[in-house]
Amino acid sequence: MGIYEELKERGLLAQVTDENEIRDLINNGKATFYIGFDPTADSLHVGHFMTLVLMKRLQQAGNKPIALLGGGTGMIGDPSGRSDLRKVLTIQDIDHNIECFKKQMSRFIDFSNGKAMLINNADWLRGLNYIELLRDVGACFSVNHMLAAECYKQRMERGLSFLEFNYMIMQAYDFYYLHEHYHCNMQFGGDDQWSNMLAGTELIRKKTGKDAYAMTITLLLNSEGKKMGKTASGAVWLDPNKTSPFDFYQYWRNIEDADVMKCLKMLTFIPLETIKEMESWPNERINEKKMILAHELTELVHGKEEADKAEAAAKALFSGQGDDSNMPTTELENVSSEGIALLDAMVIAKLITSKGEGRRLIEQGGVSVNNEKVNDVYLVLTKESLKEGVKIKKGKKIFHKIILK
RNA sequence: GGGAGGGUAGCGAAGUGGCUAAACGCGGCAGACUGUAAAUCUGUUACCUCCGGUUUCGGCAGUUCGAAUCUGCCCCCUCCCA
Repeated sequence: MGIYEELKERGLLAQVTDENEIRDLINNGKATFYIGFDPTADSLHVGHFMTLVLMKRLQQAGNKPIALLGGGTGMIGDPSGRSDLRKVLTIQDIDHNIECFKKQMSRFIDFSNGKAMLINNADWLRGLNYIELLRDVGACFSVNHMLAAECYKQRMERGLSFLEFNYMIMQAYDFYYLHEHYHCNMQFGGDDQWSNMLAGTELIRKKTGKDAYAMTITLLLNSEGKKMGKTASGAVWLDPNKTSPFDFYQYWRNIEDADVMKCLKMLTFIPLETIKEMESWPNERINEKKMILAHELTELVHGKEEADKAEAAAKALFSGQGDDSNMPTTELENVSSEGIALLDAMVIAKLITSKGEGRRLIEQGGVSVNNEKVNDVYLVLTKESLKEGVKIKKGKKIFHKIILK
C-alpha cells in the first residue's frame, strides 16, 4: 500500500486536483510539497498538528516538505470561511510568532541535510512592488471568478475588505514563487484552503504552462460538526507553557466516544492493521482506546516521558492508583503565617476567574480539598498544609496542587 | 456624496424613562445519573469584603430626582442609490 492509499484509508484526504498524478508523485517520493502556516498566534495548536502529522507521513514516504511560514500573508489575514474581520497583527507580533512556530515544528519534521525546508514568505511578499505585481499577476485573476469562490460567500453578505480579498492572490503567488524557485509541485492544506490553492495551480498554469497539484486534508471535526481542538478557554496549544502536557493528555482522554476511532486514524501513527483490530473491540474497551489515543498524541507532541507522566497523573487522580506527583501544580511564595484563603489560592492557580465564581462552585459542592468536599466559602489553607502541598479538585475532572515554594 | 437600518453580557436576541445587573435561546460552569463518554434532569452564569456596595447596554457630553431607554456630537457596521 502506498502512502496515498494510506492517507485515503485514514480518512485524511478531502479533495485532490488530479488523483492519478498525485498518487504517482507521492507514492514514489517525487513530490516537493508545501503547507502554509499563518502566524496568527505564538504557538501552534491542534489544528496545525494534523497538518504537521501529514507532513511527517509524506516525508517518511520520501517526499520533500516545505513548511511555509506566512510572515507576508499573515499581514493580510485569510478571510476564508470566517464571518468576521481578523485582527490585524503588527509586524513585531508576526515575526515573534514565526520564531515560536519554528521551534515547535522541528519536533515533527526533520529539517536536517536539506530533507525539508522552512521558508518565510515575507522574504518575497513584503518587498513586492504594487504596480509590478498588478501587471504581472493581477492580470491573471478574474474578479468575477474570485467572487464566486465559496470561501468568500459568508463574507459577501457581511462585508469583505479589499485587504482580505487579496489574500487569495498572495497565496497563489506563493505557490507560483515556490514552484519557480524551489521546484515545488504540490500544495497541501486544510479543506477550507481549497479555493486559495486552486488559484495557485491556475496561476502557475497561466504563467508557465505547467501543471501543479493541490490536495486538501479533511478538517478535524467532532461528531457535532465543530472543529476539534477548541475548548471554552481557547485552543488546545502545542506549547507546554500554554497547554500543559497533562491538560493536553486530558483533552484527548475526554473526547466523545463517537470521535475516538476517527482521531486514532487521522492523528496517530498506529499502523492501520492495529487500528482495524481496535475497531472490533467491544464497547467496554472504549476507555482503553481513549487512553491509547491520548498517550500516543501526547508522546508525539511532548515526548514519551511527558506522556508517561501525564498518564500516571491521570491514573492517580481518577482511579486512585499510581503516582500523583505529576498533576498540574502552582507554587506560592510569600504566604502569611495565617495561610491563604482557598478562594485566593484558586484565583492564583487560575482555577477560577473571580471569587464570585469560586463561591458559587463551593456552594454547589464543586470543590474538594485533599479529597474532602468544601462547604465553607471562607476556608483558609494553613501554611503548614501548603508546605506539604494541597490537592484541589474542581468539578469532577480538574485537579490542581498548590504548594509553598 | 445621498438615503435607510443598526451597535445590549462569550454569541444570538428582547427591552425603548424608575418594578432591569438587564427576558429568552445557545454556549460555559457545577450537581444528579454514568464510563474521566453521550443523552437527560437540576442549579448557576458582571465585579467586590455578596448584610450591602461598585462598575455595565459603541464613545463622549447633556436633559432628568432617576437613562440601556430622551437630546447633541463622534466612532464603527450593514443595506439601497451615485
